[in-house]
Amino acid sequence: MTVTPIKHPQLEFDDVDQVVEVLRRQGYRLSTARRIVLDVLFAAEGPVSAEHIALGLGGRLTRSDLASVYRNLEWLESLGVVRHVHLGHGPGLYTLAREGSREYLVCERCGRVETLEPSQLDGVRAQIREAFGFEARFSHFAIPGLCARCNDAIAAEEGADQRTT
Amino acid sequence: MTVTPIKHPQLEFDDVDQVVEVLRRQGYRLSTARRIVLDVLFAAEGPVSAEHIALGLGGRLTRSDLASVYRNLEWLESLGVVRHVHLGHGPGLYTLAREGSREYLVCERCGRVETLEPSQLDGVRAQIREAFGFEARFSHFAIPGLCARCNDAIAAEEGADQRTT
DNA sequence: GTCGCAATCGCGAATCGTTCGCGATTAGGA
DNA sequence: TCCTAATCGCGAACGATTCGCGATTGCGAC
Repeated sequence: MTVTPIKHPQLEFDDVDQVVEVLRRQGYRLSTARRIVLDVLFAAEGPVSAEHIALGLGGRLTRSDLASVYRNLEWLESLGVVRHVHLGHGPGLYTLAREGSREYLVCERCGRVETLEPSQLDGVRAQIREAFGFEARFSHFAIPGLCARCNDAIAAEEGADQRTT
Repeated sequence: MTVTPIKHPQLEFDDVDQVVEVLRRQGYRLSTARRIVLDVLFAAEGPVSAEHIALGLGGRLTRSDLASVYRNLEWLESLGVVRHVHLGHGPGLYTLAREGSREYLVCERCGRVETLEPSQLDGVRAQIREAFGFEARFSHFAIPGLCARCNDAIAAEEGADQRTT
């Protein structure tokens, strides 16, 4: 995945078999390796890395070849079944596209990740659209920053600094 | 640079010699390799990659070793002289910190980059702060999305799609 | 000025995430 | 069951960055 996804077909599905059926109906083959990727994605609780998938969710499921996992993720993404996010440094993370275009706030200090429903940033997007004519898409890259807790912690530190300096 | 910079000392400077003097005064050595990095950064017009720096701005300046460039950038960043941004995929880009914490809107379709002055996103930050108690920092990762032009283009395409489908 | 030595360099190799090439395997229609 | 294109699985290549280490050098002390 080097190219940023701009637009994907939107699919509806609740479990692996529904996806499988949709793909079959569209004339795609379903190898065991592909099934494994789907199984893992359905079993995962949040966005997971390709390596995590290849390792079978840390050994809980069948493991498979990393290169194939990447290939299949790319393919599934082009079909609108999967999407991926970058939460910061480190590998990209993959989820089922049914999770909608969830968005993420990532604390750069403690690493905490807050998951937002698409609509929660509508106001922000609107503001950016009005100011710059730019349609922001926070679904592919997380919004980095400081969570409330870390913000307080830093403010406290700075207070301390000033008292001692 | 794997760790995200949270806070840096703020330095004031207008040219290479001022930086050099400040660093010297703080007891740091100034090797030729370091000078080169600074020279290139001052000569550059926008954020540049480490490789670009090592190549001497594409041959216009003295070239130097890539690993040393990275080391020096990291060091300069920790001193608050330099900062880096990620505009999307591809290598991180470095600028002098005097450019302030400029922020960037990057169009995922055409690649156009819009540079914003820090204050232009104050409203957006305020909105996020109020809604989630989260202090967003757009200075380290660009905001991806669609510029007005590409947005229109896509809308047009979709119109065409519907007419033909 | 020149000596000494830690700070820095510059090179190569290692790392991480991701992709490519290719011969071996396999899904699934004929 | 057979055929063939689609897919796999392995290893090697890739781009960005970092590490290790012996060779160099800035710069304060004499």
